[in-house]
Amino acid sequence: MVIFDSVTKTKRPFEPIKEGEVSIYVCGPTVYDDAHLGHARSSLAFDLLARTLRALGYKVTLAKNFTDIDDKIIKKVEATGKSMQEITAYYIDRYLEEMAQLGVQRADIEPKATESLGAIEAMIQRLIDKGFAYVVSNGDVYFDTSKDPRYGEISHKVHDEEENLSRVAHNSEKRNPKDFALWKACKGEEDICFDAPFASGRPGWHIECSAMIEKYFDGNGEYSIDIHGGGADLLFPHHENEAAQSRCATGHELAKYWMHNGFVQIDGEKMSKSLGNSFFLKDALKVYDGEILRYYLNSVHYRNDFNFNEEDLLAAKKRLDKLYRLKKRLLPGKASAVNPAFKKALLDAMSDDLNISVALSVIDEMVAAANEKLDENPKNKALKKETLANLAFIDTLLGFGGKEPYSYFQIGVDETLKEQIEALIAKRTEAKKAKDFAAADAIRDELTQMGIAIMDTPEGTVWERA
RNA sequence: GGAACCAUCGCCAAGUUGGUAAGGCCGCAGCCUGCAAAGCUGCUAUUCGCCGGUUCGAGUCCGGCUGGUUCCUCCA
Repeated sequence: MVIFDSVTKTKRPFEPIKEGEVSIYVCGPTVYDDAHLGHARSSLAFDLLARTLRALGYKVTLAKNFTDIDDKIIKKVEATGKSMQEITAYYIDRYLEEMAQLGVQRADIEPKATESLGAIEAMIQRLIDKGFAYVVSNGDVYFDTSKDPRYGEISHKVHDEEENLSRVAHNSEKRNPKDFALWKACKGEEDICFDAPFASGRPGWHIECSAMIEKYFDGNGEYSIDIHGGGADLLFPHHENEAAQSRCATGHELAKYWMHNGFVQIDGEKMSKSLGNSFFLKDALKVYDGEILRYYLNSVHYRNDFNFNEEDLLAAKKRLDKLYRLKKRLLPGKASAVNPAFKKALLDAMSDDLNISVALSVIDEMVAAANEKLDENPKNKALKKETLANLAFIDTLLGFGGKEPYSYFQIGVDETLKEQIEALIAKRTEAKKAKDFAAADAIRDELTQMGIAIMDTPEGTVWERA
């Protein structure tokens, strides 16, 4: 396995800190709103990473957190009158449900800030005790970036750019402009606060992740975890700050490898609420099947920016369709063993920093070759069984192609419509037998009008939702 | 203003030690079909934003330019 490390900006051979095991921590969502396509992409990218490492034989422990204490959540509390717990529980459920539709496997550990306050306070206290953090008059606790000589090494930001920092509003009690809050003291009566030795208040965003990583992973004395992941926008300041906190509190580095996924753009622009082009995953799922969205969103390398548009999505769907059409030709039947060369080619591609493009091309070629052989000999049982096994392997490694093909092609068609379609097809078959092609074609046109495509095969007429 | 990344066929997109351009969508021709659809076969970039340089040889390395995106502030 080779991984592109965002810190060194090179592909590095993956060597786990513990033989045969991989610890991964990915920054999850702040649960104050529905997940958008960007969350989906990040989730999908690291799902692919975990699946690939598992297929390679590693014992993977994936942690993905939920930030459930945050200013934006508090704003939502104020705006809706609901409790923080109600809001975060709702969006966590929504998130997990929508990611499940995309075929994202659940993380092994899903830490929440509210459940990690002890670890957070302990880490802040340790930073204060060691002199890396200081408390200001109102009770806020700040991390002193000037005390960490290696601050900036993760994101390669230069230290002294005072003039450029003027645009960042900052507390005048901060010793350095780049210092950031570890703990925000209570501001008023109705503020949401948690008790802590330094002041009643709540944790800053960055400390949550550092503390949760220390809580759940042992590391090896040199690093806490193998891989830390997240969106490209988290590299600075979030990950820089996390790394600094962990380094100063524990004396060792946070992660051996850092991985960052690219953005989802809509029409070439970053998706954001201010631009009015944000795209909620739940809305996309109303229109497109989760499996197709998964295939589409994963079809571009995770580090590249992803330009979401319907035309490309359609091309992705057609590609997936071909796989399922092949599957139709294989059933009913049982899978035998995966073709070794195919398996190796797929794993080799994914082992190269998750080269999904090559992996998909390997699959396309396998599909075409299988179709060709089936055209020559439709009863090639050994081939059918092996191909079925190949498809099962694709499902395990990449998370698509696992459905029953007829249900895949008939998503969204209810029973009454199904009966109607079957009846029309039966009528057309009769007309064809009677050589009444005009009538047969009329029925086919009618089906086309209904959005149904039909194909005559040696086994009879089959249909798909177009 | 500072920094980073990207620029390959109409569209999407691979291309890590420089060695002579994967795959998909679309399109065209053929096979198959009553006709279609599906499937298969063949064709479809002497060329990789532009200009220089290094080299026997560069999409791949170096320099410059242009264009696009991102980060520097909450953000996947």
